Parts: sequence; structure tokens; C-alpha cells
Amino acid sequence: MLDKAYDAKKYEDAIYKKWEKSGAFKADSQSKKKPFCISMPPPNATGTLHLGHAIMLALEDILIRHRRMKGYEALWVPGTDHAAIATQNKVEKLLAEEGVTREQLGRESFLNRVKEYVADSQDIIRNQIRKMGSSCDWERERYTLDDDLNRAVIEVFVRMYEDGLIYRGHRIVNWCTRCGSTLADDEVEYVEVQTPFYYIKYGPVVIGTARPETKFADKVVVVHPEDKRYKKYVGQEMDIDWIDGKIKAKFIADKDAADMEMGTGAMTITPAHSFVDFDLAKKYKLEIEPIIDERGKMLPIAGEFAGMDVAECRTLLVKKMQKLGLIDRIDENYTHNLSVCYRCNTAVEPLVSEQWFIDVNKKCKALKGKSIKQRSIEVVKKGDIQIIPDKFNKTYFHWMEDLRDWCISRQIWWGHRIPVWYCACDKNCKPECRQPIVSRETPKACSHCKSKNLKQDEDTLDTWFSSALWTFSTLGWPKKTADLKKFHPTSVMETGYDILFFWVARMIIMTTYALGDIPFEKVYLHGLIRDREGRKMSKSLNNGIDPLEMIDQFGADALRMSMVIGNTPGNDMRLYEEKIKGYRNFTNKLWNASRFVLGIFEEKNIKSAPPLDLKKLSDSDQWILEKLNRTITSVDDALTNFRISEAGQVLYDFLWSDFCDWCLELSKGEKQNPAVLYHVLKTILILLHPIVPFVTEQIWSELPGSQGMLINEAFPALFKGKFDGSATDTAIEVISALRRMRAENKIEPGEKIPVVLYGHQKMAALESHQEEIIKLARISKLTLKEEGPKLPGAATDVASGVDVLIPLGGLVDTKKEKERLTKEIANLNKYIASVSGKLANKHFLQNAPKAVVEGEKKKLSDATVRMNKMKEQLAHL
RNA sequence: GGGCGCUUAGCUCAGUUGGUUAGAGCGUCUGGUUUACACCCAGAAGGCCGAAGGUUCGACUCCUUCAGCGCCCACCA
Repeated sequence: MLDKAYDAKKYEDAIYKKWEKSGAFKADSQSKKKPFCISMPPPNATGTLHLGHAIMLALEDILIRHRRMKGYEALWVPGTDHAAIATQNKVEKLLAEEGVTREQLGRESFLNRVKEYVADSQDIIRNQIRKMGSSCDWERERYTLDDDLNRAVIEVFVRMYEDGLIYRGHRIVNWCTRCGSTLADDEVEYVEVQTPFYYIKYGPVVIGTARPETKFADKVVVVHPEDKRYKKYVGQEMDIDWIDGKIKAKFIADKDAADMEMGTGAMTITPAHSFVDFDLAKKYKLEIEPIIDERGKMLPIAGEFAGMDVAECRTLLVKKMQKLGLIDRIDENYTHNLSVCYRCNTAVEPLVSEQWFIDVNKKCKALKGKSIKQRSIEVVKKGDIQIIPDKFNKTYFHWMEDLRDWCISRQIWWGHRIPVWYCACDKNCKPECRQPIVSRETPKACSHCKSKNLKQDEDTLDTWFSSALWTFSTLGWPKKTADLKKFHPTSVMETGYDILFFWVARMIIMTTYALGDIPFEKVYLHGLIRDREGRKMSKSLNNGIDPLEMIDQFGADALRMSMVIGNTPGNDMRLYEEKIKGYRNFTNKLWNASRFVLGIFEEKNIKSAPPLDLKKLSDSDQWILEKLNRTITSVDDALTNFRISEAGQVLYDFLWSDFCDWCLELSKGEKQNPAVLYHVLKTILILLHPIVPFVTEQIWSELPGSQGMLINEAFPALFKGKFDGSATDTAIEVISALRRMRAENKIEPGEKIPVVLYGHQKMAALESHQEEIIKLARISKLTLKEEGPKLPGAATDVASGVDVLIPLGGLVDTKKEKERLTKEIANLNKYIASVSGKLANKHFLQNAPKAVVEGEKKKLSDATVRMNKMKEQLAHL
């Protein structure tokens, strides 16, 4: 016998072990079944999982379990990501607490330290993924730094290099001075800050800047060609007084670069520390002179400020400029967007550096003669990849179209080492020796001078380079594995919309290149989980909810449901304890309904599945089977089409309202049909299993005659037959009316009352449900007639065409009853007016579909009948 | 500056291609130990579906404008 209340903690871990041990999560690449595959977005191997991971695990597990039950060969590949910068930062912080820097430790020891840390994190993460009930194939678990995956990374790099898509170049990049590394464009975030804005006299003009410390080498002034104020200077070269004496400055005009409205309309350019200026410098072939170095210190060109931090330099430089009379004025309330590193929030310094890039515009055979940009846009435009919800298409296209070459080299230690070597022989050797050697294997000697003195590139690859290969590298590529053949392209990529660019877009880029194929057919993007006030959960606000704590309190099933119901793809949701508690209550409801049904089986000594005779069904049996059939259809449809919330909602309502409130209550009598109860309960367990796998599996194990584990059960087929539950609908409406009337007239709930029903056309329905009506409406004596007279002083109502009367004069509050009837008649009047208005409209009759017109006619006649009865009753009171 | 989205009951949110007298959960109120469940049961109150126009026989649903809120991208010398 089941416990009185469901205690998730008591069962979940054991159930998970049983699943895992049984091999139920394992997918077979040799099977004949149609494949369904999800690559789990690999959590960063840094610490613990949060709700963002929890919602991803819940959604993906629901999809996987549903498709598995539907007969697909379902594969869910788990894994973790080395998360280059994030992990390195974490370990650097830990080291800082010990007073050590990574440089002091040296590359090798540092990497060992990181490996230890990652191994610990992975253990924690694996455990947490299991806690959520995730039915992923642990034998296929991967890590982005696994040897196999490293091979895939190198393979792609070398191929891209050979195809000319990867190149090495001196270009302006985003540089984090704290991480000491480049960042990709989308790894830069912007924060609004207030800084002083300086207007500085630059010869005959005044220029505005928030960063005077970058201006030491500015030698060119750009103005708009139409700007009357400055037209006279264009093309001139003149001596002007600058920070360290006179310099020569040139004036040029550019209609795209200069904006007359902005600032003073004149600007000087700083090619080495501004993306826009860098491009301008290229355009006009200007000198590109660095001012700030890679540690964020001023270079010798800054004269007495050399070696200073940027901030310090700025303060002192402004003082100097003031003395020199160069400062025109200072605007103290200037707000602008400061670019910062997405991993450590340090200000990003744009600077020029020699780095590796992926060319996004170069056309290439492997991309069907198109560029990365073109291919990536094409596969979504053509619908090969479908993004859910589709509002993200536009965002995706927009990002792709504006994409600049992707800087992929990082000056950090943790990650995939770039497979490039340089000949370190005497520099006078041969000019060719300065060419990088790009190779799959460590080269033995320089191919030009045969020197064995080779040095590998110190840099590692952007972490997103390796995660971009995730869908296929995890399946064995570049080897032609059975897994790859069976499961790629994967079916769905389910992840948060916040990494659409970082990850999803890059997977599309890399897969269309390396495999000539899409990485996945659908992209399902979930929203962010926020706190009760709609704020992002964060450490600094301390408003985060720990999924493990919630699982401990309410169970994994409850947590899963709370994140999945009432939320649609792409939209953020708020989550808080009461919500999770509500779904804990649901799991308990399911538990108790099962407990009740199982009790009946025990009582009747039912030890195995009782045969269900679909030809001998009471009206109530048909009623619940019809509802169940509808539920099966809509749950299947909803899950197939990624409307996961709807599937959960439909099941919630069916279990609670239809099954518990009515089916089980109606079954507490002589007409109880244990076979029907058995099959309905069994079907409910299967249907609910993808969403709440633990509680359903536990109940399943207690269900007499259930075989094997629920996880392996097939998704239910519809019960065959035409089921008519209309008599039960009538009974339900009559019972509800009686309950309402009792409450309105303040009849004690315990008190049994006499009731008169005039059934009219519904006599048969009422006769067949007398027992249930008497019981559920607490009736002492039921008088059932086809029709009859109004009873003086009786409370009356009409339900489903049946006159419902409670003829106890003393019990009825006549005044209230009059008020109620008057109000209802007024309502009906309005309603009838609107419906008959519609039906009087020629255009409506002409244009509306027949079914709609018929529906309106029925509405009108029903309402009219009801109103007439109400009027009669009112007259009779 | 460009783009996207949201605005429905006190709160959190559903509402499939336009056809409901607009739904759920929580909360509130009235009552309840009835063959599982107080993590429960029965009942009730509560909404001009952000505002104004338009299209349509018909609009919460489609279009336009506006307001408030939010997000993303670009970037301001």
C-alpha cells in the first residue's frame, strides 16, 4: 500500500539508479527505429548547476522521454564544456586566495591545477543532472577537451586554414587587460557609465573625447565635407600646439565618418584604439600607432606618462592640458557605454594585435561556393533549420549579416592549443621560415630550413570554437562512426535564447562548413528564469534559487513541472517557491488518486491488468474514456510540436478535474468498473511520465500487473470505440447546480435535502445517474419526473435542460433568490439580444461557416428556454 | 540610433490558423473530517483583454498610431 503522502526524497535516487542500470538511457546506433537526438548544451565545468540548467534539463528530458515512448531511437548526449576563460578565471581567483599567480606557477602546473578543479566540478554536475531525472546516455558523455574532441577541433582548424578561411592578421581586437586576452565581438558587454567628456583645443578646432589619454599620436582631423565651419581647413596640413609641443596635423573630409551634429563636428582619429578609427586609417592609409599596451599601461609615446595605468594617466594628462590651455571645457555629466569583458567586467581596450581570424566573407567550396555568412543565413531562410519561436529568425539574420571576422585566438592557457608552429631558427635563415606551420600532428622540422627548433603557438582557441562542433564532435567526427550516421543532424537543439549568437549561430557556421550539413533541424529557445520581482537571478542580489534545495524540499518532478508549465518558448518566466509547492501538491494528488485506485484493486483482489470490455461500458465509463482519448491526442500533438506547457496543462486538468473530481467520485458506488479505472490510471501514468518521471515510475511499480519499467512503455494508443458520455455531463451539471444552490441558500453541507428534478428530454440520463446525484448532492429524497408544476417557495434552477428544484420552503431565502433570478434574466436578455442580432444580420448568415451559424442558433434557443424558465420561476416566488 | 517583445482577474501566466457569455494556479471570501488526498473538498467574488482608430458579418486574436515596461544589437569622436 502506498504511503499517505508522496515523499519524493524517499524514491527518486533509487529510481534513477534503476533506470541507469537497466540501460534504458542507452541508444543503439544499429537500431531500425527512426532516430531522435538531442545534444545536451554542455554546462561549464565550473562549479554547480543553476536554474538555467534545470529548465534545460527538464525540457530536453520531456522531449527525449516522449519520443522514446513514441518508438524513436532516442539519444541524449550529455557532456561538459571546458569554458576556457571562465574556468581559467575561477582557478586564478582560487590561486589568488593562496597568494599565487598563474605565471608564478607556470603553464604546466597551472593546467594541472585547472584539471583537478574541472574534475571536481564535473562530478558535481553529473550528480546534479541525475538529480533532475535526466535520461541521458552516460556512456556517450563527452567533454570539450577530450582527446577525440580535440582531434575534431584540430581537423576543422587545419581544413579552414587550407581553405583560406582561417588567417593570421594584424587587426584591431577587443582586448581584456585583466584576462590578458582577446575577446570576440559578442564577448564584449556594455555598461552605461557617467564620465567627464573633454573638449580639447586642437589647433583651430575643438574636438570632444572621453578618452584624452589615447590622443597622444592623433595627427588627423576628420570633418564633414559640407561643414561650413571647417571646409576651409580640408586638405591643409598645419602645425598645432599639442601635448608635447608642436605637431603636424592634417585635415581630411569624409562624409560617412564625420557627423556635423555630433559633438563639435570635428574629430581626431586614434587608429590603434578604436574600431571605427582603425577602419578609417586603413581607408586613408594612415599610420597606426599604439598608445596603450596589452597590460593596459601607457607606452613610451606618452612621454612622462609612460608605464602608467590608463586611468591614472587620464587624470594627470588632463591637468597638464589645463596648464597648457588645451582644455576648452569639460562636460561632467556625459553618459556613454563602456565596453567590458563578459567574464570579468574589466574595461575592454580595443588595440591592434596579431591574431588568428575566421574570414566570414570568403567563399569556399566546402560551403557550396558560398561564404560562411551566406550559408548560415541560407539554411535558416530555406527552413532546413527552424527556430522556435520564429521571432528569433530576424535577430539571427541581423546578427549574421553584420558579422565581422571572428577572432579565434586567445592568450590564455586553458583550452585547445592552436595547431600552429613557428620555426625558431636563426631569423636570417630563409624568409619562408617565418610562415606559420599549420599541422594536424606536431611537425618534426621546419619544412624550409629543416631546423628542429620549432615552437608551438602559445595561444589557445576561443572556447566557442570547440563548442561550435559539439553536435558532431560528440558523435565521433572526423571518424565516420555509426553514431554520426544514425544521429546527425541532431533533431533539436534546446537552449536559452541568451546563447543564440555565442553558440547556436556558431554551430551552424561550423557544421555547414565541416560536414556540409546542418547541425540540427530545430532550435528550441527557452527564456530566462527570473525571481518573483522579475529580476535576473544573481549572486550579488542573492535572489537565486538552488535547484538542489528545491528538489530536496519538493521533489524533482515538482521542480520540473514548475519550470515547464505556464511558460512559452522564448519568454522569460518568474519562479518562486509557492509555484513549485503547487506542483508538489499535484504530484501528491496523483499519488493519492493512485492510492485510492490501488486500494480498490487490493479490495477486489485484482492482481493483474483486468481485461477491458469496450462494449460493456456504463455512460460514466464512456465519459472518462472519451476525455482520456482527447487528452492522449492533445498531449501527443502538443509534445510533438514543442508546446510543452500545453501538454502539462492538459494533463494537470485531466488528472485533477476530470479524473479525481468526477470520475473517481462517481465511481464510489455500485457501478464502479475497476477495469476502466485500471486502464485510465495506467494511461495517465504513461502520459505524465515524460513530465514527472519519478512519481509515475514509483506508482507504476505498485500497479498490479505492470511489467518492466514505465520508462520503456510505449506511448498509449487511443481507446477504440465511439464513446458517449453525455448523460454524465448532464448529471455533472445537475450536481453542480445543486451544490451551488445549497451554498447560496446556506444549507448545511452535512444536511441531506429533498430534491425534485423535471428531466424533460434528459430523463434517461437522470435515471441512469440517480445514485450518483443523490450521493454527490447529498439528497434525502429524489423525486424524478418528466415534468411537473412549479413548487411554491422552492429554490430553482435549470441545468442542461433539467429543472432543478429544492422544495423546502424554510430553507430557501426568497429575497436572495429573487435578486439572483432578476440578475440572471437581465444577463440572459443581453445575451439573447446579441445572439439574435447576429442571426438577424444577412452578412453573418452569408459569410460565416455553417457550423458557426448553427452554433449561434443553438445558443439562442438554449438561452431562450433558460430565460423563459427563469421568468416563470420568478413569477412563482 | 536599429530591431524585437510585453501590457488579459489582487499576483503569476495560458489563450493553436479571427467564431467562448475570456480561462488556470496562487491569493481572497463562505463553508466543510463525505470509501484517496487539509499537499484536500464544495461554493463564491473578481476582467470595457494598455489607449485610440481601422479591416471584418464577427477582433483578446489581423493592421495603423500612441503610451508604459523590458530585452537584444550597434554605437556617440
